[in-house]
This record gives sequence, C-alpha cells and structure tokens, in this order.
Amino acid sequence: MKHNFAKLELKWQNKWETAKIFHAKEGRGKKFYVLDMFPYPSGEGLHMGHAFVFSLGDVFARFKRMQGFNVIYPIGYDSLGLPAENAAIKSKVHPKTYTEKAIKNFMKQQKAMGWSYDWSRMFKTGDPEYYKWDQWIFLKMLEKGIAYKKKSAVNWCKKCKTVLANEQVVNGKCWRHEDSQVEIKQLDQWFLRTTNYAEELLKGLEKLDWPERAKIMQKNWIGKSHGTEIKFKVNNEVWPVFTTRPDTIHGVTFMVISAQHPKLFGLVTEKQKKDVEKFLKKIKSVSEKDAADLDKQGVFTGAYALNPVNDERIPIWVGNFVLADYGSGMVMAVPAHDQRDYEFAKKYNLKIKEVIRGERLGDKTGAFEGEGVLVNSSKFTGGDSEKAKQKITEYLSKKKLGKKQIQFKLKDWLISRQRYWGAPIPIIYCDKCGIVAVPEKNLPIKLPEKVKFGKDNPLKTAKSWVSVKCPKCNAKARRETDTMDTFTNSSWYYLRYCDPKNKKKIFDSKKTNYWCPVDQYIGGPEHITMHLIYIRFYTKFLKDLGIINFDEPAKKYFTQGIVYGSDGFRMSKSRGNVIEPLGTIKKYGADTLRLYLLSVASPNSSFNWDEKGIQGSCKFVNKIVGYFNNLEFGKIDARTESKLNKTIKEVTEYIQNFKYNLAIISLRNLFNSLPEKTSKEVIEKFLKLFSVFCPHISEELWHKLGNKKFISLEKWPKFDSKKINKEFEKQEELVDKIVSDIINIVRIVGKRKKVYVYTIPNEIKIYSDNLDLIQKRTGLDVMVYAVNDKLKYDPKNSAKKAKPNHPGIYLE
RNA sequence: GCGGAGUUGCCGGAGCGGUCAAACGGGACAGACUCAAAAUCUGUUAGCUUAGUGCUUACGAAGGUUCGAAUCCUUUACUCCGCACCA
Repeated sequence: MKHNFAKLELKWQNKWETAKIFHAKEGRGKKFYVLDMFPYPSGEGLHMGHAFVFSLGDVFARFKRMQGFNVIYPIGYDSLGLPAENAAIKSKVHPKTYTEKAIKNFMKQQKAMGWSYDWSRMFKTGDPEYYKWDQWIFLKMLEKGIAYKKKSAVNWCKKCKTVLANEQVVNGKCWRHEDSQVEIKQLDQWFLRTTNYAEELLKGLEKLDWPERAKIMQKNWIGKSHGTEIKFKVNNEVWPVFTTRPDTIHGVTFMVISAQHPKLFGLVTEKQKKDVEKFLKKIKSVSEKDAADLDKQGVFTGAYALNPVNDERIPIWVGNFVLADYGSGMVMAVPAHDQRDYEFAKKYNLKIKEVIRGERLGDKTGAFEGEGVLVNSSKFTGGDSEKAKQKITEYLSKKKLGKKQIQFKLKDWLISRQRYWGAPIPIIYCDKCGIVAVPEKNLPIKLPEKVKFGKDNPLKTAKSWVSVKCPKCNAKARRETDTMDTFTNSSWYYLRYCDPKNKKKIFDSKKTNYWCPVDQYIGGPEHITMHLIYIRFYTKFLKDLGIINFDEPAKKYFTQGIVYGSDGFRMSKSRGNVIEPLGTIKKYGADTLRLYLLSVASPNSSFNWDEKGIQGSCKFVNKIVGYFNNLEFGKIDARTESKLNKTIKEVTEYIQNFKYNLAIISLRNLFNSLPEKTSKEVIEKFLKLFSVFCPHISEELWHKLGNKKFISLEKWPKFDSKKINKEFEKQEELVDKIVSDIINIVRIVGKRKKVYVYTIPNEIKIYSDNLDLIQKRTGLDVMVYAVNDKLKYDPKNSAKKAKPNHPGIYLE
C-alpha cells in the first residue's frame, strides 16, 4: 500500500518545471509577493532549519496562488561574503568555485522539497551582472552624499581580518567569532549615511504589519532620544556635548571624553600626556581579556572646559566608558544625579554637587536620578526639574550656547571590508584628483580571478587589477581594494527579482512597482537589527532616488521559529547535530517531511528536531493514499457537508495567520470523519486544502480522480457558513460519550456481548443514525430503543435511567 | 541593568475567563485482525471511586480579581533570546 514517493515526487517536480506553472508574469490580476530570505550557500547544504522556513513560505505562496493572486515567489543566493571566502581558503579552492558548487547542491535539495519557486528569476549575488548594481547603487549614494569616507574609530575583527559594522558587533565580540574581541582601530573607511534616515526608519515602523517584537527591537536599535546640545568651551574652541538632563547643568563637576576620540590628544596637556598614554595602553590590554567586566576608569587630561551657564572651570577626564561616536564623544558629568558619574567621582575623588532635591525612592545612596526641585542653580533655583529642562534649554538657545537636539543610537553603516569575496567598491584613487568615482559605463568592476589569499586584503595582491588610469586625468591611479559588506547585496535583492535579467538598468521600475513591496516576508529573528534595518534603509534611499514608488520593502513580516538539533542546541557542524533534509526525504518523502515540520509546533515557535514524531505525518499521508486506493463515490451527507465547510473556513483562516499546525489538525479531523462513500466534490475540496502542505501526492491523487490540470493551479475552495451546522458537532460529542460510557461499564463489569441503549424519544435518531459507528468503536452488538418503546428488551429496567443527552444502558 | 518570549499531562506541543483532566501528534498499555509479526482499526493513558457516577489533586511557585482562572492582575523562581556603560 505504501506509495513510491521518491519516483512520484520527482515526476511532479519535473512536470511543474516543464509546464513552468510557477513562473510569474506581470499583470495577471492582483499581485502577491511572497519572499523567503534567500540563503547563504554554505558547503554543508540545506539543513532542517532551511527546510522548515522555506516550507512556510511555500505553503503561503501556494495558498495565495490558489486564492487567485498573481503570485511571485522567487529564490536566489546570497553568495558573496566572508564565510564563503574562509571556507574556500580552507578547502583550497576559489570562492567562486566553492559557492557555485554549494549552490548546485542547494538547488538539488530545494527542488526535492517541492518548493514552488519561479526558478527563472534565480540569481546569485556573486555574479558580476548582479553586483554591478551594488556598485551602481554605491555610486548613486556617493552622488547624493549618502556614501562617504571618513577616518574614525572602527571595529576590527582579527579573525575576519576586516572591519565590522556596528550591527555586527555582539557583546563586544565579532558576530561570527564569539571568541574574538573586537578591537578599535582608527581607519579611513567607507560609510553609508543610514543616520540620515533614522527618523524615517523609526516612523516607518508604525505602519508596518510586523511582529511587535521586531518593531520594538528596531526601535531600540535606532534609539531616539530627546535632549539638549550644550556648548562648552575648551581652549577657546567650542565643544558641543549632548545631554538628556540639561536641568542638571549646574551640577557638572567634570567632563569625560572618550578614549577613542580622534581629537583627544588636542586636549591633553604636556604634563598629562604620559598618564593618558599609559591609560590608553592599559585599557587596551584589559579589553583583550574581557571588556564586559571592565569598570569605569579614567585619567585627567589636564584640560578644562568652561560651563556656559556659570563659567566654572571644569576638569576634563578621559574615560573608557564614553562612546566616541555617540553624541560628540564627550559627556558632561553630574555625579550627584547620574549613577555612572557618581561612581567615577567617588573613585577619583571628584567633586559632587547637588542641584536637584527630591524624594528618594528605594536606594538611599548613590546618585539621585529622579525629579525634584532645583537647588544651587543660580536663577533657576527653586524650579521644577522637569520644567527646568525646557527653561534651561531655552535660555541656552537664546544665548546661542546650546539647542534642543535629537540623538540617535543608530550609527552610519560601515561597509568597507578588507576582504576579497564581495563587490569591489567602485572607487579610484588618483594622486592629483583624489577620490574619483568609477564612471557608470565602466561597471561592473569585476573581481580579479587571480589573487593571493593570506594575511592582507587579497585584492591588494592583484597588482594589475589595482593599477588603473584615473578616469578624470588619465594619470596613473589605483583602485579601492576594499569590498562592500555582504549585507549590501541583500539590501535590495527583492527588487532585482522583479526584473532579474535586465542588462541596461538595475531593473525596470514599472515591473518593480508592480510586484513590490513584498506582501509577505518570512525570515528568522536574527535578522531584525541587521538585514531588516539595511533593507529598509536601501528601500528608502532608492525611493528618494526616484526609481521605486514605495518606501518600505515588506508590508508584512513573519518571524519563524528555529529548528534546533535533537540535543536542543542550534544545529552546527561542530556539534554534529545537523540533520540534512535529503536523508529524511529519502526515507519518508518530501510531502511527509513538509507535513511534519509544519505540524509539530506553531510556525513562530522554535522546536527540537525529533525524528520519532514524523511517524504521525507518515501515517496520515499513507492513510490518505489508502483511502484513494479504494475510492467509491456516493452522495454527500449533511454531516460531512457541515464538517467540510467548517474545515475550509478554519484552514483558510489558520493558513492566513500562519497557524499551519492548527490547519493540519483541522484537515486531519475532516479526513478522519469522512464516511466510506462520499461525493467527489468533498474529496476534491479536501485534496485542494491538503495540497499546499503535500503538493506531490496531492497532484497524483488529483490526477487519479481524472483531472487533467494541476491541482497547484486550482481555485482554493470557498465555504458556505450556512452549511455549517453545530448540531452535528453536538451529535458527535454524544456518540463519543456513549462509546466511552459503554466501554467504561465493560471495564467495570467485565466483558459482555450485547448492549442495549435506551434514549429519550426525540434523541433516538442520533443514536440509531450512528449505530454502525458505535458498534465499531465499542466492538459490541448494540441495540437502540426509545424509552417509550413497548417492545423493547429491558430486563433491569435500565430505561428509567435515561435523561436528555444521557441514554440508559444495559449490557449482557 | 533594559527589553522581549516562555515555564502545560510520560514526551513534543495546542489552548489564553466558564463547554478543560486540557486539541493534535509521539510513546506506553489493552483489545480486534493474523498461525505470528508488521501495518491497520478500536479503546485506555492524574488518583480514588461507581454499571456509564461522584470526588480530590492538577497547567513553574505564592497571593489577588471573579459566581467561576491553565487563561486576567501582582509578586517570585527558573529558561531562552535581543540590546547593553547611549550621557
């Protein structure tokens, strides 16, 4: 009875492909864009996590397609990037060869899962035809002042041998190397001005239908705070300082400048130079060990700042806890009213001056950070601290000593990478002309094939590639050897799917505007503060550039759970707990695997892989096949009709809301209650619902029913609420109840052969209609009588026990 | 430190004010079929109790709101995740 799923699945995969039924074309009705985050093709191939996420997307795409939407469901490969380069070096092949091979392997597995991608739109970011447009966007950004180069303190990972963006630093460590402490270096690097869009990125969140958690995370990441910029004077130079507590300005007793501040040594006096240098060395060596446990440390710079409200001379210290790139890299310290400043002051014996008095809650020691009344604050004394924030800001503004300011945590995106396997930054350095953009017509700047991988940036070893003529003056010049962060490639890929083969333009705006934005984006939670910020930023930029007419990439976003190994840990090669879908497909078939992955838990929660559980899905699939093997049509009964309509309703709603697990339960319930004979219509509708989960077997059975077209292109069944009758559910419950009652009695009194059931007269139909079922389930002969039946057999007068919903029972 | 998610029966997991001793799946057990097994089908799977009843204890812990709580509120413990000296 077991079907040969391997052969069957392959057959349908091929049929889908030759008939091109999943190819998307513009203008065939209301569009719907379903997008899974494209995979990073690693040599290990697909793992169960991929199988899970992509199945989520596939079900949704199939569902929407059947609902009559013009669905685009593309796939591609994020093939550029460091891990591929490192893996390639390790296995001593060129990154290109490495990724090409990995992609082939991916495709094979993806096809085996039966995902309904439009393969004709597939691309790889590693193709020059793709990254050409990465470079093009860069040039546009350069034109608009969004891309720029600056020297600043940047994060450097020794293991990656490259700098990292702020988003790629996790707990002070590299996002790819938990054991590699990020170092701060002063380097000249390319940045994208994401901060220009900070406000828009924040505001745009409001209208997005994204999980609350994702929105909150992005909001925190963008980190808007309102405050005041106050201008302090240091050696006759103005130093703006950002604070959210201008009301405490009179309590400033020292300033702290960041240890990474580029202008630090402009402040340090001759006398203090040694101390400062020693200090810098010290914090650097400590940070190597463990920066997280580092306490606040600092040393006097010898310089003084003038407090603009009272001209007090305030010593400037240098400290390890001040960020160089937030605000101006220098803070005003008010130890009486800020816990950090307080600790610092205590440690180094600095003055503490109280300027706000209020009611202390809880802790009696340390800084008082609450609200209260101003004291020791010249003419502001006596005022309310909350109001004073505004008053003091106004006062400073009037005197041009400060102004209201909004500050963001979001930083500009550092995109330079000192590595090979990325899109080269299209820039040329000329001794005469300086930084020169590569003319558009010269794009793409292809990666040179021959490079040496080793200590330094590999591109530097491609001597003939590096040396070029200056596009402006034709003098000898050299190319930028940094490449672009891999996240740039994935920041606009969804747009390219709309017109992937375009050689003249990045894409035809008409096409892109038709398909986009993405209607349903699906991806993991780990992308929320990286990829999803970047892709939104790019979208906003491209909108401003005028080539698209929308400013958010994805209206809806669904965060899926993570599939962990059976040991409860993230699947990883080093742990040895990786499960490849291909092995499971071979054993059970793709349909079964899909069904299982989608029914274990709700799609947004994580779960551990457990092969035992797949049995249930396997049985169900086989049961369906078995049912079709001895299929005879009959008439639809009202009960089945009610159940069918109810199921259609539920399944539709559940899928729409990504509750696939519940949709599958609903389908099981329907199937299990199907009578031996029912109408073809019922069977067909059931199969359609089922087909989004198990498309191969559904196509096969659909065909077997005599249909010539693909079930994948059929119309999604509609339900009729009027046909849903709760009475039937109630009857079912009564049947369940009588069955368990009978069995319960048997258990108590021992085995008997005959059962006599006495119902109140108007209920007899429920039981006599279901007599077969009751007999089958109890395994006993059952007779049903109405209590008023004079001819009934009732030796113990059990009929008198009958109540509504509760018939009397006699066994013998 | 801040923010988010979670803690459910042997297990995986639904449920998110009454219809809950709690969907669905797995496992275990029993019965049917079979010479037998697998598969399949049926039932049981908190405890006590009873010719189908009733009771008690149960949804991390402790309190509270309510006629009524796994579901709402408060406190607390633990787990996972994200951010983290943001001035």
